[in-house]
Amino acid sequence: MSTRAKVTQSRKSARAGAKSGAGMQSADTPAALFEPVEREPAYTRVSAAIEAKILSRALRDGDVLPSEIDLAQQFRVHRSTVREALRHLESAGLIRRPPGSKRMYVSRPHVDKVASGMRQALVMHDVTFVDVWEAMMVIEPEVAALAAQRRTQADLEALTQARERFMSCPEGDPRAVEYVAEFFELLGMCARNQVLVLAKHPLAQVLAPSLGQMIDKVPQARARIADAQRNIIAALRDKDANEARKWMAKHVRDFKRGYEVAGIAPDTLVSM
Amino acid sequence: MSTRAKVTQSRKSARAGAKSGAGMQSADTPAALFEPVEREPAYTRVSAAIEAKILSRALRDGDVLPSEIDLAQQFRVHRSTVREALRHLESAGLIRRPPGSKRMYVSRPHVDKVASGMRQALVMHDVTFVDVWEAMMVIEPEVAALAAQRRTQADLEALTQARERFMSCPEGDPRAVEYVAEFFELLGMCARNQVLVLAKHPLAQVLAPSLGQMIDKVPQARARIADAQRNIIAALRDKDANEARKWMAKHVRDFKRGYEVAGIAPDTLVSM
DNA sequence: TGAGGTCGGATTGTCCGACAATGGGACAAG
DNA sequence: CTTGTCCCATTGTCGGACAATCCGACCTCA
Repeated sequence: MSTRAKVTQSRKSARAGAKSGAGMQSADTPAALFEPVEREPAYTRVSAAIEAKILSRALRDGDVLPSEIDLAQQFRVHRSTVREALRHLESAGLIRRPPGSKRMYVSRPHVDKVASGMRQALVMHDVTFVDVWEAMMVIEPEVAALAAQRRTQADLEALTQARERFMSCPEGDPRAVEYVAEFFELLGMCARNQVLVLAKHPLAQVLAPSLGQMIDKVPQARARIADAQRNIIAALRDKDANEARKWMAKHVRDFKRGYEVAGIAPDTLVSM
Repeated sequence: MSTRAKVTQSRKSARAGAKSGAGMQSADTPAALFEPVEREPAYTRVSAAIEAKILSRALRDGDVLPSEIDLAQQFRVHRSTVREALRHLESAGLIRRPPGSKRMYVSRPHVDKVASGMRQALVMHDVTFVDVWEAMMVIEPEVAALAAQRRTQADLEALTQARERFMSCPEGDPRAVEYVAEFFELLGMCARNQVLVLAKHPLAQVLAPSLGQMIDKVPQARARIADAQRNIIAALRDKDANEARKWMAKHVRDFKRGYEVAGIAPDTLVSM
């Protein structure tokens, strides 16, 4: 009761300020004299507060979050309000619940989480195939070059296995695309740079569907991909950054060629 | 009433299946015979359903979302459940509410939204300054090269203005960093590639705070930045991609030099 | 001592119902 | 065409409730 009264009151006064401010603005200075009055809902503040504690490492990866009731009492809000805040953090990947568990744990956003956000953005921004391809042309060769310098023996083996899985894929098997993506993914790991991994992961993802079409329509595509992968692996083995860069560039360029051969317009929108 | 009974019932049966499944698994095949039973909460399904409609363009950018009550009735769930789903979509940037409006509108995720997700991820993944710098070394020169080919006259003017704002910044003014970031941002726009803009935007963001320190500690930093910007603008004016790439590479390399001179360790974690 | 069984408290997912504050439109008045 | 007024739909928040479930403690039996 007291909680409710307090909240209500504060909101009322904020609102009053907003009205007079807006009135004066339109009458006196149409440009910029007042900034819009801050009036963010409680669920936003709650999630911001928790987010701050997480990013400042007061709450660390793996810590359990207090129960919803605890949080509600601490913030003096209703449990529903806390839950809305938690949904926000959850979708940001800052908290997570291990499958079949009740408690929430603080977590570092997983690559997939970030990537899916970026993927949605790309789809919604009407990004075309060439746009993505261009970005790949920028990033992938350099990633390959870094990978050549930093790869471990285990990396080489993982790449080789991924390549073999790709090649042993029967014609028309949709998994072929996954394996191509996996190869890119592994190469990102080799580069030992989380930033680049995060940046490039969504690219392969949004390209995947149309890549599937392309592979099915262009007979020689599989052979060319396998060939490029072989050369890239060889360059990594020799720690030859230039060679790795060169072959990766060729590899990515081949994708565009494939699309042209398959008759897929370069300005095709990437879809869901 | 009927709604509640239905949900409860379905959850119960799912749970029973899970238990027997787990028992058989541990007795017969410890590896993989059953996958974990899907048991996602209603708020997840609701948000997934709406998200699908948005990404498939059944709901378009700018459309108003039905009211919470409408949605609750359509999905046959409680309004609170709908709200949790909406918080998810909101934090993904797929829906938004214009300031001082009640209705929710479908929107394309703004660059800042995606960037902040990525920024959080970088912070949580203990990314260091060199990691970010390395990524910039990969992306920025190529972006500059593309920009040189595609810039318009208006782009040149915007860049020039940004540079002037930076230079007219008095020593110790924290806005200097913003203007440097703005320059990068504008350059991204020149490249006319939304993917690259999305990928590179968070980099400048996470670098900003420490860049501020660096500029204040290294006296010649400002002059070097202004110089690089001048040369980059000149290269863009001449549509000289190679020159743009070269100067941008130098520009970014200078950042690292600045950090070294300022005595900032290259493996400093990027912070909040 | 360890593997399995039982039990109660703690917590989540979902719901119901309620109310103040506000946004947005319709409509009248100046 | 702007301003004032009225009304309704909608949102933000709340109190309270209940079933399902998790979790840990405790117990049993070899």
